[in-house]
Amino acid sequence: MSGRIPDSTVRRLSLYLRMLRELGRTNREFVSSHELAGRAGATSAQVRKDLSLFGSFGKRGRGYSVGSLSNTLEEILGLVRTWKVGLVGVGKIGTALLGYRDLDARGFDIVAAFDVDAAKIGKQVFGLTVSPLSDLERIVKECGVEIGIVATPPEVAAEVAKSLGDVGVGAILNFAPTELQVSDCVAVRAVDIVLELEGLSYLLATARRLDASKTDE
Amino acid sequence: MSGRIPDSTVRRLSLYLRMLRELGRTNREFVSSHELAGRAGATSAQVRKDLSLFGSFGKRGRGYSVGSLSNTLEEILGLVRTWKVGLVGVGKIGTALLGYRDLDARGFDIVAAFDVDAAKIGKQVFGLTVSPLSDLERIVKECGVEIGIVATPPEVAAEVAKSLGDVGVGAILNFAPTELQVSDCVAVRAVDIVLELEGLSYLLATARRLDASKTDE
DNA sequence: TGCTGTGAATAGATTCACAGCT
DNA sequence: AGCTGTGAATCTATTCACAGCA
Repeated sequence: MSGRIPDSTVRRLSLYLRMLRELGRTNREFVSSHELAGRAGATSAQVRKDLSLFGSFGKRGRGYSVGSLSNTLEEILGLVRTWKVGLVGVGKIGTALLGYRDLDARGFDIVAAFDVDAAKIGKQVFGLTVSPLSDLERIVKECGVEIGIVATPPEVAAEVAKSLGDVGVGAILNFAPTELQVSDCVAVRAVDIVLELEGLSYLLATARRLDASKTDE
Repeated sequence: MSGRIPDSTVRRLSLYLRMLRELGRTNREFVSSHELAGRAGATSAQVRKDLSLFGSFGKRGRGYSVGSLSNTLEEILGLVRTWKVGLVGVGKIGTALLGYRDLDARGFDIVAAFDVDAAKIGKQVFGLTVSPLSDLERIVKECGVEIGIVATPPEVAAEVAKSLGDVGVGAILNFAPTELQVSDCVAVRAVDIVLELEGLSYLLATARRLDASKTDE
């Protein structure tokens, strides 16, 4: 079990966990793959297959125990501990992230923030002091930063990502609209707002093109 | 041509376009599929196949014209016009988005912002006046909002998304960590920061489990 | 009877490999 | 010679369908 898990499965596991936590709050004891599938936008077969990649957690005839499946998924996803996060770029998005309490609540603790702007360095933002980028290595090592967030302008994002990798950060969440080229022992995920909007634009434009061609007939 | 395009292709088209624009700034005239692939994290065959779903835009022996392929991709992605965007939820992320000038530059113009918080209503945020959510329908129709951004707390996100759909908004970008259930004539994309971090957490945890089991042997 | 777990079947996306244009 | 465009082959993911347990 657990030999190369597709990305899409991992994403769905997060969604299942989210639902399980909600159900847990209502003191529900068991849940079926069918019900889990419903809100996660998956099929029941998909739920069962996803879970079966890691083991057999359900009881035939009953479904999955909400509590124990939550624990299992937290274990699988590595959410049984708190991850230390370092943020580079205290601009608009960076600031918003520093204030985003949900991250903390979900086990992602931003322990350091960096910027190159002298006007920002030394300032407190949501209780955290902004450090100069030149202190990156020292602070990352001192604080044990494990995940880096790149929220810089795109021009410097690649360089910053490289520094993070060099300094031992194993995973990067990239908010800059640029592809990062990092050593492949560093995991990267991107949050690309413009890309998502362009995806929506494509769908809207396509829908319109279809409409137009229909009225033409 | 153009019968059901995979999502992954559309995402890559955005990346190709980004690269083409960069190349355009350096006055490059032609680019090969191989080179385009490089920075977009794709393969050359993938570039050619993606493009061939829409037509034949290259010149054999030469590659693709940077200028005309840019135009073609902008046309395909619906980026030859400006889209009117309405933002619901002027919290930390919402505020960051209002200040994010890149959206404007990329053809996504936020023309209205909504919140339920009386303290925010009527205030100017980055030059835009926050309207009460109760005015959603009127303003969406008056301004011709085509894309909605949901940046509310998760508890109300589903409800807000439904309102947006009912009021005629055809596409939604969701920042709330909840699955939205909307009529399927409304396109939805999600930006889910916690989900992305959990994906990274999974990879880090897995890498560690592997390390640990190796040292055990 | 109800629901899981899973091989087998299908659908979907990526990669290969090469003919054909410039 | 160089690079595109594309059918065919491969690889990956999803769905089906059912045996087996509670």
